Amino acid sequence: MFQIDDMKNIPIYEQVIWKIKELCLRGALKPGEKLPSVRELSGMIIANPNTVSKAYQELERQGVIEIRPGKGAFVHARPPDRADAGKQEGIREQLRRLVIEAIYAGLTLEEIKTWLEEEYAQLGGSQRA
Amino acid sequence: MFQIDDMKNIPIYEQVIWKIKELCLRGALKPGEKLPSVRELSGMIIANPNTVSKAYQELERQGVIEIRPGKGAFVHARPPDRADAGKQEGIREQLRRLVIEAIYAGLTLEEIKTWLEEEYAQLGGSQRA
Amino acid sequence: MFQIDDMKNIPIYEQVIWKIKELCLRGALKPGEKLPSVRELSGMIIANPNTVSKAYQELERQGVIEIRPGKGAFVHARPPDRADAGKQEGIREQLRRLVIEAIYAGLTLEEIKTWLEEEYAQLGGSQRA
Amino acid sequence: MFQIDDMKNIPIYEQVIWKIKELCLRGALKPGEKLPSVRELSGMIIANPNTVSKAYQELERQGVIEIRPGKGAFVHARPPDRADAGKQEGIREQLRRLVIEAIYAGLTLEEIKTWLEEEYAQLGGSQRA
DNA sequence: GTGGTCTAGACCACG
DNA sequence: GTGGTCTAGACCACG
Repeated sequence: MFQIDDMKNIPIYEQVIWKIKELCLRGALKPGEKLPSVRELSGMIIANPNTVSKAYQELERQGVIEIRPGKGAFVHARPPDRADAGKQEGIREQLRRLVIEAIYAGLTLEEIKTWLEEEYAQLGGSQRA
Repeated sequence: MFQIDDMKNIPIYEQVIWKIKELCLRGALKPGEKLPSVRELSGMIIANPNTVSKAYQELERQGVIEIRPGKGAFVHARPPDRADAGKQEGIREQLRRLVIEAIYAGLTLEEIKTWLEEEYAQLGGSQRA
Repeated sequence: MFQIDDMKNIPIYEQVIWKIKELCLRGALKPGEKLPSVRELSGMIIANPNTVSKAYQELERQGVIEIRPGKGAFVHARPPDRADAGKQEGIREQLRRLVIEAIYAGLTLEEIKTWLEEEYAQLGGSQRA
Repeated sequence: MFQIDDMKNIPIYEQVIWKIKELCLRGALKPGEKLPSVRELSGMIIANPNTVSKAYQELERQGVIEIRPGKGAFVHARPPDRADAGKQEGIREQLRRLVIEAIYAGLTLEEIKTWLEEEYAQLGGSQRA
Protein backbone atom coordinates (compact mmCIF):
# COMPACT_ATOMS: atom_id res chain seq x y z
CA MET A 1 0.00 0.00 0.00
CA PHE A 2 2.70 2.47 0.91
CA GLN A 3 5.25 0.65 -1.16
CA ILE A 4 7.77 3.05 -2.60
CA ASP A 5 9.75 2.02 -5.63
CA ASP A 6 13.06 3.81 -5.46
CA MET A 7 12.69 5.32 -8.90
CA LYS A 8 15.50 6.85 -10.80
CA ASN A 9 16.54 10.14 -9.29
CA ILE A 10 13.16 11.06 -7.90
CA PRO A 11 13.54 12.12 -4.26
CA ILE A 12 11.95 9.75 -1.79
CA TYR A 13 9.94 12.50 -0.13
CA GLU A 14 8.36 13.43 -3.49
CA GLN A 15 7.45 9.82 -4.12
CA VAL A 16 5.75 9.72 -0.75
CA ILE A 17 3.84 12.89 -1.59
CA TRP A 18 2.59 11.47 -4.89
CA LYS A 19 1.72 8.11 -3.39
CA ILE A 20 -0.39 9.65 -0.67
CA LYS A 21 -2.11 12.01 -3.07
CA GLU A 22 -2.84 9.03 -5.29
CA LEU A 23 -4.30 7.02 -2.41
CA CYS A 24 -6.46 9.99 -1.44
CA LEU A 25 -7.78 10.38 -4.97
CA ARG A 26 -8.46 6.65 -5.31
CA GLY A 27 -10.38 6.74 -2.05
CA ALA A 28 -8.01 4.29 -0.36
CA LEU A 29 -7.40 7.05 2.13
CA LYS A 30 -10.62 8.76 3.15
CA PRO A 31 -11.15 12.27 4.54
CA GLY A 32 -10.43 12.37 8.26
CA GLU A 33 -8.59 9.06 8.17
CA LYS A 34 -5.35 8.81 10.10
CA LEU A 35 -2.16 8.28 8.14
CA PRO A 36 0.55 6.01 9.47
CA SER A 37 2.75 7.86 11.93
CA VAL A 38 6.00 9.27 10.65
CA ARG A 39 7.89 6.49 12.39
CA GLU A 40 5.55 3.76 11.15
CA LEU A 41 5.74 4.86 7.55
CA SER A 42 9.49 5.38 7.67
CA GLY A 43 9.77 1.85 8.93
CA MET A 44 7.52 0.47 6.19
CA ILE A 45 9.38 2.08 3.30
CA ILE A 46 12.79 1.83 4.96
CA ALA A 47 13.45 5.53 4.93
CA ASN A 48 14.50 8.03 7.53
CA PRO A 49 11.76 9.57 9.70
CA ASN A 50 12.98 13.02 8.65
CA THR A 51 12.34 12.16 5.02
CA VAL A 52 8.78 11.09 5.72
CA SER A 53 8.25 14.14 7.92
CA LYS A 54 9.33 16.38 5.07
CA ALA A 55 6.75 14.75 2.81
CA TYR A 56 4.01 15.14 5.42
CA GLN A 57 4.81 18.80 5.94
CA GLU A 58 4.67 19.50 2.24
CA LEU A 59 1.37 17.63 2.01
CA GLU A 60 0.00 19.80 4.80
CA ARG A 61 1.21 22.94 3.07
CA GLN A 62 -0.66 21.82 -0.03
CA GLY A 63 -3.82 21.26 1.97
CA VAL A 64 -3.92 17.51 1.39
CA ILE A 65 -3.46 16.47 5.01
CA GLU A 66 -3.63 18.06 8.40
CA ILE A 67 -0.93 17.52 11.00
CA ARG A 68 -1.92 17.66 14.63
CA PRO A 69 1.35 17.53 16.54
CA GLY A 70 1.28 14.82 19.14
CA LYS A 71 -1.81 13.30 17.53
CA GLY A 72 -0.75 12.32 14.04
CA ALA A 73 -1.49 13.24 10.44
CA PHE A 74 -4.98 13.07 8.97
CA VAL A 75 -6.44 13.31 5.48
CA HIS A 76 -7.87 16.78 5.15
CA ALA A 77 -11.64 16.93 5.26
CA ARG A 78 -12.29 19.56 2.64
CA PRO A 79 -11.50 18.22 -0.83
CA PRO A 80 -8.81 20.02 -2.83
CA ASP A 81 -10.59 21.74 -5.67
CA ARG A 82 -9.05 25.16 -5.89
CA ALA A 83 -8.02 26.36 -9.35
CA ASP A 84 -4.56 27.82 -8.97
CA ALA A 85 -3.66 29.61 -12.21
CA GLY A 86 0.07 29.41 -11.59
CA LYS A 87 -0.11 25.72 -10.84
CA GLN A 88 -2.20 25.05 -13.92
CA GLU A 89 0.36 26.82 -16.08
CA GLY A 90 3.08 24.67 -14.54
CA ILE A 91 1.08 21.57 -15.40
CA ARG A 92 0.69 22.71 -18.97
CA GLU A 93 4.45 23.20 -19.12
CA GLN A 94 4.95 19.65 -17.85
CA LEU A 95 2.51 18.43 -20.46
CA ARG A 96 4.45 20.19 -23.19
CA ARG A 97 7.64 18.46 -22.18
CA LEU A 98 5.87 15.14 -21.86
CA VAL A 99 4.55 15.40 -25.41
CA ILE A 100 8.03 16.14 -26.74
CA GLU A 101 9.40 13.06 -25.02
CA ALA A 102 6.42 10.98 -26.11
CA ILE A 103 6.87 11.81 -29.78
CA TYR A 104 10.56 10.95 -29.56
CA ALA A 105 9.59 7.67 -27.94
CA GLY A 106 7.42 6.89 -30.94
CA LEU A 107 4.06 7.34 -29.24
CA THR A 108 1.02 8.58 -31.15
CA LEU A 109 -1.50 11.09 -29.93
CA GLU A 110 -4.09 8.35 -29.63
CA GLU A 111 -1.87 6.22 -27.44
CA ILE A 112 -1.19 9.09 -25.07
CA LYS A 113 -4.86 9.97 -24.94
CA THR A 114 -5.77 6.40 -24.08
CA TRP A 115 -3.21 6.34 -21.27
CA LEU A 116 -4.49 9.66 -20.03
CA GLU A 117 -8.03 8.37 -19.87
CA GLU A 118 -6.96 5.20 -18.12
CA GLU A 119 -4.93 7.04 -15.50
CA TYR A 120 -7.71 9.56 -14.94
CA ALA A 121 -10.27 6.80 -14.52
CA GLN A 122 -8.06 4.88 -12.08
CA LEU A 123 -7.80 7.98 -9.93
CA GLY A 124 -11.55 8.18 -9.67
CA GLY A 125 -11.63 11.22 -11.88
CA SER A 126 -14.97 10.17 -13.31
CA GLN A 127 -16.60 10.90 -9.97
CA ARG A 128 -15.48 14.48 -10.26
CA ALA A 129 -15.99 15.34 -13.92
CA MET B 1 14.75 31.02 -30.95
CA PHE B 2 17.10 29.61 -28.35
CA GLN B 3 15.77 31.81 -25.64
CA ILE B 4 15.99 30.08 -22.30
CA ASP B 5 13.84 31.27 -19.42
CA ASP B 6 15.44 30.28 -16.16
CA MET B 7 12.38 28.35 -15.14
CA LYS B 8 11.68 27.24 -11.64
CA ASN B 9 14.58 25.03 -10.76
CA ILE B 10 14.75 23.14 -14.02
CA PRO B 11 18.42 22.62 -14.92
CA ILE B 12 19.54 24.76 -17.83
CA TYR B 13 20.99 21.83 -19.72
CA GLU B 14 17.61 20.10 -19.65
CA GLN B 15 15.92 23.20 -20.93
CA VAL B 16 18.41 23.29 -23.81
CA ILE B 17 17.68 19.66 -24.60
CA TRP B 18 13.93 20.23 -24.67
CA LYS B 19 14.23 23.40 -26.71
CA ILE B 20 16.30 21.73 -29.40
CA LYS B 21 14.02 18.72 -29.50
CA GLU B 22 11.07 21.06 -29.81
CA LEU B 23 12.67 22.96 -32.67
CA CYS B 24 13.44 19.70 -34.43
CA LEU B 25 9.86 18.50 -34.08
CA ARG B 26 8.44 21.79 -35.27
CA GLY B 27 10.72 21.66 -38.30
CA ALA B 28 12.55 24.84 -37.35
CA LEU B 29 15.66 22.70 -37.27
CA LYS B 30 15.77 20.34 -40.24
CA PRO B 31 17.59 17.01 -40.59
CA GLY B 32 21.22 17.59 -41.50
CA GLU B 33 21.11 21.22 -40.43
CA LYS B 34 24.04 22.52 -38.42
CA LEU B 35 23.38 23.64 -34.86
CA PRO B 36 25.09 26.68 -33.39
CA SER B 37 28.47 25.83 -31.93
CA VAL B 38 28.69 25.29 -28.19
CA ARG B 39 30.35 28.67 -27.81
CA GLU B 40 27.81 30.45 -29.98
CA LEU B 41 24.85 28.99 -28.15
CA SER B 42 26.35 29.52 -24.70
CA GLY B 43 26.87 33.14 -25.69
CA MET B 44 23.30 33.51 -26.93
CA ILE B 45 21.63 32.17 -23.80
CA ILE B 46 24.29 33.42 -21.39
CA ALA B 47 25.14 30.02 -20.05
CA ASN B 48 28.29 28.17 -19.21
CA PRO B 49 29.79 26.41 -22.27
CA ASN B 50 30.05 23.27 -20.17
CA THR B 51 26.30 23.36 -19.70
CA VAL B 52 25.59 23.58 -23.42
CA SER B 53 28.17 20.90 -24.12
CA LYS B 54 26.44 18.61 -21.65
CA ALA B 55 23.14 19.18 -23.43
CA TYR B 56 24.66 18.41 -26.83
CA GLN B 57 26.24 15.21 -25.56
CA GLU B 58 22.95 14.04 -24.11
CA LEU B 59 21.18 14.92 -27.36
CA GLU B 60 23.69 12.82 -29.27
CA ARG B 61 23.26 9.94 -26.85
CA GLN B 62 19.53 10.08 -27.52
CA GLY B 63 20.09 10.07 -31.28
CA VAL B 64 18.66 13.52 -31.84
CA ILE B 65 21.85 15.11 -33.13
CA GLU B 66 25.18 13.95 -34.38
CA ILE B 67 28.44 15.49 -33.25
CA ARG B 68 31.21 15.44 -35.85
CA PRO B 69 34.40 16.43 -34.03
CA GLY B 70 35.93 19.51 -35.55
CA LYS B 71 32.88 20.00 -37.77
CA GLY B 72 30.09 20.80 -35.34
CA ALA B 73 26.74 19.35 -34.31
CA PHE B 74 24.07 18.41 -36.85
CA VAL B 75 20.45 17.40 -36.62
CA HIS B 76 20.34 13.69 -37.06
CA ALA B 77 18.89 12.53 -40.37
CA ARG B 78 17.19 9.47 -38.94
CA PRO B 79 13.75 10.53 -37.71
CA PRO B 80 12.90 9.71 -34.13
CA ASP B 81 10.42 6.87 -34.31
CA ARG B 82 11.91 4.04 -32.32
CA ALA B 83 9.70 2.57 -29.66
CA ASP B 84 11.75 2.28 -26.49
CA ALA B 85 9.74 0.21 -24.02
CA GLY B 86 11.63 1.47 -20.99
CA LYS B 87 11.24 5.04 -22.06
CA GLN B 88 7.55 4.59 -22.74
CA GLU B 89 7.02 3.23 -19.25
CA GLY B 90 8.85 6.25 -17.86
CA ILE B 91 6.54 8.52 -19.83
CA ARG B 92 3.49 6.72 -18.52
CA GLU B 93 4.82 7.24 -15.01
CA GLN B 94 5.24 10.95 -15.72
CA LEU B 95 1.70 11.03 -17.07
CA ARG B 96 0.38 9.40 -13.90
CA ARG B 97 1.99 12.07 -11.76
CA LEU B 98 0.78 14.80 -14.07
CA VAL B 99 -2.81 13.56 -13.78
CA ILE B 100 -2.58 13.50 -9.98
CA GLU B 101 -1.37 17.08 -9.94
CA ALA B 102 -3.95 18.12 -12.52
CA ILE B 103 -6.86 16.75 -10.48
CA TYR B 104 -5.56 18.54 -7.38
CA ALA B 105 -5.32 21.71 -9.45
CA GLY B 106 -8.98 21.37 -10.35
CA LEU B 107 -8.53 20.41 -14.00
CA THR B 108 -10.99 18.12 -15.77
CA LEU B 109 -10.13 15.29 -18.13
CA GLU B 110 -11.50 17.28 -21.03
CA GLU B 111 -9.27 20.25 -20.28
CA ILE B 112 -6.16 18.11 -20.13
CA LYS B 113 -7.12 16.34 -23.34
CA THR B 114 -7.62 19.64 -25.12
CA TRP B 115 -4.23 20.86 -23.95
CA LEU B 116 -2.67 17.58 -25.04
CA GLU B 117 -4.12 17.90 -28.51
CA GLU B 118 -2.99 21.51 -28.80
CA GLU B 119 0.55 20.73 -27.73
CA TYR B 120 0.72 17.72 -30.01
CA ALA B 121 -0.53 19.74 -32.96
CA GLN B 122 1.95 22.54 -32.32
CA LEU B 123 4.78 20.04 -32.44
CA GLY B 124 3.74 18.90 -35.87
CA GLY B 125 2.51 15.63 -34.53
CA SER B 126 -0.17 15.48 -37.20
CA GLN B 127 2.52 14.76 -39.77
CA ARG B 128 3.41 11.63 -37.87
CA ALA B 129 0.12 10.29 -36.63
CA MET C 1 -17.45 30.74 27.47
CA PHE C 2 -14.53 28.35 27.69
CA GLN C 3 -14.80 27.36 24.09
CA ILE C 4 -11.41 26.42 22.75
CA ASP C 5 -10.85 26.44 19.00
CA ASP C 6 -8.03 24.11 18.17
CA MET C 7 -6.11 26.92 16.54
CA LYS C 8 -3.22 26.40 14.26
CA ASN C 9 -0.71 24.56 16.36
CA ILE C 10 -1.09 26.59 19.50
CA PRO C 11 -0.93 24.25 22.51
CA ILE C 12 -4.27 23.76 24.18
CA TYR C 13 -2.92 24.61 27.65
CA GLU C 14 -1.74 27.99 26.34
CA GLN C 15 -5.13 28.65 24.83
CA VAL C 16 -6.70 27.89 28.20
CA ILE C 17 -4.31 30.28 29.91
CA TRP C 18 -5.11 33.08 27.49
CA LYS C 19 -8.82 32.47 27.63
CA ILE C 20 -8.91 32.66 31.41
CA LYS C 21 -6.74 35.75 31.47
CA GLU C 22 -9.04 37.31 28.89
CA LEU C 23 -12.14 36.51 30.92
CA CYS C 24 -10.50 38.00 34.02
CA LEU C 25 -9.61 41.18 32.17
CA ARG C 26 -13.07 41.52 30.70
CA GLY C 27 -14.58 41.09 34.14
CA ALA C 28 -16.43 37.92 33.18
CA LEU C 29 -14.41 36.25 35.92
CA LYS C 30 -14.26 38.43 39.02
CA PRO C 31 -11.66 38.45 41.83
CA GLY C 32 -12.39 35.70 44.32
CA GLU C 33 -14.69 33.86 41.92
CA LYS C 34 -14.32 30.11 41.72
CA LEU C 35 -13.15 28.63 38.46
CA PRO C 36 -14.59 25.38 37.11
CA SER C 37 -12.77 22.40 38.50
CA VAL C 38 -10.10 20.77 36.36
CA ARG C 39 -12.46 17.90 35.61
CA GLU C 40 -15.37 20.19 34.77
CA LEU C 41 -13.34 22.34 32.43
CA SER C 42 -11.61 19.41 30.76
CA GLY C 43 -15.05 17.96 30.12
CA MET C 44 -16.35 21.24 28.68
CA ILE C 45 -13.56 21.73 26.19
CA ILE C 46 -12.94 18.04 25.58
CA ALA C 47 -9.34 18.12 26.69
CA ASN C 48 -7.12 15.97 28.81
CA PRO C 49 -7.41 16.85 32.54
CA ASN C 50 -3.62 16.96 32.66
CA THR C 51 -3.72 19.73 30.07
CA VAL C 52 -6.14 21.84 32.09
CA SER C 53 -4.21 21.16 35.25
CA LYS C 54 -1.05 22.39 33.60
CA ALA C 55 -2.80 25.58 32.57
CA TYR C 56 -4.10 26.19 36.09
CA GLN C 57 -0.66 25.65 37.59
CA GLU C 58 0.90 28.10 35.19
CA LEU C 59 -1.86 30.61 35.94
CA GLU C 60 -1.13 30.29 39.62
CA ARG C 61 2.59 30.72 39.02
CA GLN C 62 1.79 33.95 37.21
CA GLY C 63 -0.37 35.15 40.07
CA VAL C 64 -3.60 35.16 38.08
CA ILE C 65 -5.39 32.53 40.14
CA GLU C 66 -4.95 30.88 43.47
CA ILE C 67 -5.27 27.13 43.98
CA ARG C 68 -6.56 26.08 47.38
CA PRO C 69 -6.02 22.33 47.63
CA GLY C 70 -9.27 20.54 48.20
CA LYS C 71 -11.22 23.75 47.65
CA GLY C 72 -10.65 24.60 44.02
CA ALA C 73 -9.12 27.41 41.96
CA PHE C 74 -10.08 31.04 42.51
CA VAL C 75 -9.39 34.26 40.65
CA HIS C 76 -6.69 36.03 42.56
CA ALA C 77 -7.82 39.09 44.44
CA ARG C 78 -4.64 41.06 43.88
CA PRO C 79 -5.04 42.87 40.54
CA PRO C 80 -2.33 42.30 37.96
CA ASP C 81 -0.43 45.56 37.85
CA ARG C 82 3.15 44.70 38.65
CA ALA C 83 5.75 45.88 36.13
CA ASP C 84 8.01 42.95 35.35
CA ALA C 85 10.99 44.29 33.38
CA GLY C 86 11.92 40.93 31.90
CA LYS C 87 8.39 40.24 30.82
CA GLN C 88 8.06 43.69 29.29
CA GLU C 89 11.19 43.11 27.24
CA GLY C 90 9.72 39.83 26.03
CA ILE C 91 6.56 41.62 25.00
CA ARG C 92 8.54 44.23 23.11
CA GLU C 93 10.32 41.39 21.29
CA GLN C 94 6.96 39.86 20.40
CA LEU C 95 5.82 43.26 19.17
CA ARG C 96 8.89 43.58 16.97
CA ARG C 97 8.15 40.27 15.29
CA LEU C 98 4.49 41.15 14.94
CA VAL C 99 5.37 44.38 13.15
CA ILE C 100 7.68 42.54 10.74
CA GLU C 101 4.93 40.11 9.87
CA ALA C 102 2.38 42.89 9.61
CA ILE C 103 4.43 44.88 7.11
CA TYR C 104 4.95 41.75 5.01
CA ALA C 105 1.19 41.18 5.15
CA GLY C 106 0.63 44.64 3.72
CA LEU C 107 -0.70 46.28 6.88
CA THR C 108 -0.10 49.96 7.62
CA LEU C 109 0.83 51.46 10.97
CA GLU C 110 -2.60 53.03 11.23
CA GLU C 111 -4.36 49.73 10.74
CA ILE C 112 -2.30 48.03 13.43
CA LYS C 113 -2.86 50.95 15.81
CA THR C 114 -6.60 50.77 15.25
CA TRP C 115 -6.62 47.06 15.97
CA LEU C 116 -4.51 47.62 19.05
CA GLU C 117 -6.96 50.19 20.39
CA GLU C 118 -9.92 47.95 19.66
CA GLU C 119 -8.38 44.96 21.40
CA TYR C 120 -7.30 47.05 24.36
CA ALA C 121 -10.77 48.53 24.72
CA GLN C 122 -12.45 45.12 24.53
CA LEU C 123 -10.27 43.92 27.39
CA GLY C 124 -11.47 46.74 29.58
CA GLY C 125 -8.13 48.45 29.39
CA SER C 126 -9.80 51.86 29.67
CA GLN C 127 -10.56 51.13 33.33
CA ARG C 128 -6.87 50.87 33.99
CA ALA C 129 -5.28 53.51 31.81
CA MET D 1 24.57 41.58 11.57
CA PHE D 2 23.38 37.99 11.49
CA GLN D 3 23.82 37.58 15.19
CA ILE D 4 21.23 35.24 16.58
CA ASP D 5 20.42 35.42 20.25
CA ASP D 6 19.36 31.98 21.34
CA MET D 7 16.05 33.16 22.75
CA LYS D 8 13.88 31.13 24.99
CA ASN D 9 12.28 28.29 23.14
CA ILE D 10 12.10 30.03 19.79
CA PRO D 11 13.42 27.70 17.09
CA ILE D 12 16.67 28.85 15.52
CA TYR D 13 15.28 28.61 12.02
CA GLU D 14 12.43 30.98 12.91
CA GLN D 15 14.86 33.44 14.39
CA VAL D 16 16.83 33.36 11.15
CA ILE D 17 13.64 33.98 9.18
CA TRP D 18 12.72 37.00 11.29
CA LYS D 19 16.23 38.40 11.25
CA ILE D 20 16.46 38.27 7.48
CA LYS D 21 13.02 39.76 7.04
CA GLU D 22 14.03 42.53 9.42
CA LEU D 23 17.23 43.23 7.49
CA CYS D 24 15.27 43.33 4.23
CA LEU D 25 12.74 45.78 5.68
CA ARG D 26 15.47 47.99 7.13
CA GLY D 27 17.19 48.05 3.76
CA ALA D 28 20.33 46.40 5.13
CA LEU D 29 19.65 43.69 2.58
CA LYS D 30 18.66 45.14 -0.78
CA PRO D 31 16.61 43.54 -3.56
CA GLY D 32 18.80 41.29 -5.69
CA GLU D 33 21.54 41.18 -3.08
CA LYS D 34 23.12 37.84 -2.33
CA LEU D 35 22.64 36.38 1.10
CA PRO D 36 25.45 34.52 2.83
CA SER D 37 25.59 30.92 1.65
CA VAL D 38 23.96 28.32 3.84
CA ARG D 39 27.37 27.16 5.01
CA GLU D 40 28.64 30.68 5.66
CA LEU D 41 25.64 31.68 7.72
CA SER D 42 25.58 28.41 9.63
CA GLY D 43 29.20 29.07 10.52
CA MET D 44 28.48 32.63 11.61
CA ILE D 45 25.64 31.77 13.97
CA ILE D 46 27.08 28.40 14.99
CA ALA D 47 24.13 26.39 13.77
CA ASN D 48 23.75 23.38 11.54
CA PRO D 49 23.59 24.00 7.76
CA ASN D 50 20.31 22.09 7.66
CA THR D 51 18.78 24.53 10.09
CA VAL D 52 19.78 27.52 7.99
CA SER D 53 18.62 25.74 4.85
CA LYS D 54 15.21 25.23 6.41
CA ALA D 55 14.98 28.96 7.11
CA TYR D 56 16.01 29.84 3.56
CA GLN D 57 13.45 27.49 2.06
CA GLU D 58 10.68 28.95 4.18
CA LEU D 59 11.78 32.45 3.19
CA GLU D 60 11.58 31.44 -0.46
CA ARG D 61 8.13 29.96 0.05
CA GLN D 62 7.05 33.28 1.52
CA GLY D 63 8.46 35.15 -1.47
CA VAL D 64 11.10 37.01 0.53
CA ILE D 65 14.12 35.49 -1.17
CA GLU D 66 14.85 33.49 -4.27
CA ILE D 67 17.02 30.38 -4.17
CA ARG D 68 18.99 29.55 -7.26
CA PRO D 69 20.46 26.12 -6.56
CA GLY D 70 24.17 26.12 -7.16
CA LYS D 71 24.21 29.91 -7.21
CA GLY D 72 23.00 31.00 -3.82
CA ALA D 73 20.09 32.81 -2.23
CA PHE D 74 19.07 36.33 -3.24
CA VAL D 75 16.70 38.93 -1.87
CA HIS D 76 13.60 38.83 -4.01
CA ALA D 77 13.25 41.75 -6.39
CA ARG D 78 9.52 42.33 -6.15
CA PRO D 79 8.61 43.76 -2.76
CA PRO D 80 6.18 41.79 -0.61
CA ASP D 81 2.97 43.77 -0.50
CA ARG D 82 0.22 41.25 -0.97
CA ALA D 83 -2.71 41.46 1.42
CA ASP D 84 -3.36 37.92 2.59
CA ALA D 85 -6.64 37.89 4.52
CA GLY D 86 -5.82 34.71 6.39
CA LYS D 87 -2.42 36.00 7.40
CA GLN D 88 -3.88 39.31 8.55
CA GLU D 89 -6.38 37.50 10.74
CA GLY D 90 -3.51 35.52 12.24
CA ILE D 91 -1.70 38.75 13.01
CA ARG D 92 -4.76 40.17 14.70
CA GLU D 93 -4.94 37.02 16.80
CA GLN D 94 -1.31 37.50 17.81
CA LEU D 95 -2.06 41.10 18.67
CA ARG D 96 -4.95 40.05 20.87
CA ARG D 97 -2.70 37.75 22.86
CA LEU D 98 0.01 40.37 23.06
CA VAL D 99 -2.41 42.88 24.54
CA ILE D 100 -3.52 40.40 27.19
CA GLU D 101 0.08 39.78 28.20
CA ALA D 102 0.87 43.48 28.08
CA ILE D 103 -1.94 44.41 30.46
CA TYR D 104 -0.84 41.70 32.88
CA ALA D 105 2.70 43.10 32.66
CA GLY D 106 1.36 46.48 33.72
CA LEU D 107 1.77 48.24 30.38
CA THR D 108 -0.59 51.02 29.33
CA LEU D 109 -2.10 51.51 25.90
CA GLU D 110 0.07 54.56 25.37
CA GLU D 111 3.25 52.65 26.14
CA ILE D 112 2.41 49.89 23.68
CA LYS D 113 1.47 52.43 21.03
CA THR D 114 4.77 54.23 21.49
CA TRP D 115 6.69 50.96 21.15
CA LEU D 116 4.67 50.08 18.09
CA GLU D 117 5.50 53.38 16.44
CA GLU D 118 9.17 53.02 17.30
CA GLU D 119 9.41 49.51 15.92
CA TYR D 120 7.51 50.44 12.79
CA ALA D 121 9.76 53.44 12.20
CA GLN D 122 12.91 51.37 12.69
CA LEU D 123 11.74 48.96 10.05
CA GLY D 124 11.44 51.75 7.55
CA GLY D 125 7.68 51.59 7.65
CA SER D 126 7.41 55.32 7.09
CA GLN D 127 8.66 54.81 3.55
CA ARG D 128 5.71 52.59 2.85
CA ALA D 129 2.84 54.26 4.67
C1' DG E 1 3.18 7.83 21.31
C1' DT E 2 3.24 11.71 18.39
C1' DG E 3 5.38 15.26 15.57
C1' DG E 4 9.10 19.20 15.81
C1' DT E 5 13.72 20.64 16.10
C1' DC E 6 18.44 20.07 15.72
C1' DT E 7 23.07 18.15 15.06
C1' DA E 8 26.84 15.84 12.48
C1' DG E 9 28.04 14.34 8.54
C1' DA E 10 27.62 12.18 3.89
C1' DC E 11 26.90 12.29 -1.14
C1' DC E 12 25.10 14.42 -5.28
C1' DA E 13 23.78 17.66 -9.29
C1' DC E 14 24.63 21.82 -11.37
C1' DG E 15 27.57 24.96 -13.45
C1' DG F 1 31.17 26.50 -4.41
C1' DT F 2 26.35 26.13 -4.08
C1' DG F 3 21.98 24.24 -2.47
C1' DG F 4 19.27 19.54 -2.21
C1' DT F 5 18.63 15.14 -0.27
C1' DC F 6 19.24 11.76 3.03
C1' DT F 7 20.71 9.12 7.09
C1' DA F 8 21.30 8.15 12.09
C1' DG F 9 20.30 9.55 16.12
C1' DA F 10 19.24 12.81 19.92
C1' DC F 11 16.14 15.55 22.85
C1' DC F 12 11.83 17.96 23.64
C1' DA F 13 6.75 19.47 24.13
C1' DC F 14 2.25 18.01 24.17
C1' DG F 15 -1.28 15.27 25.93
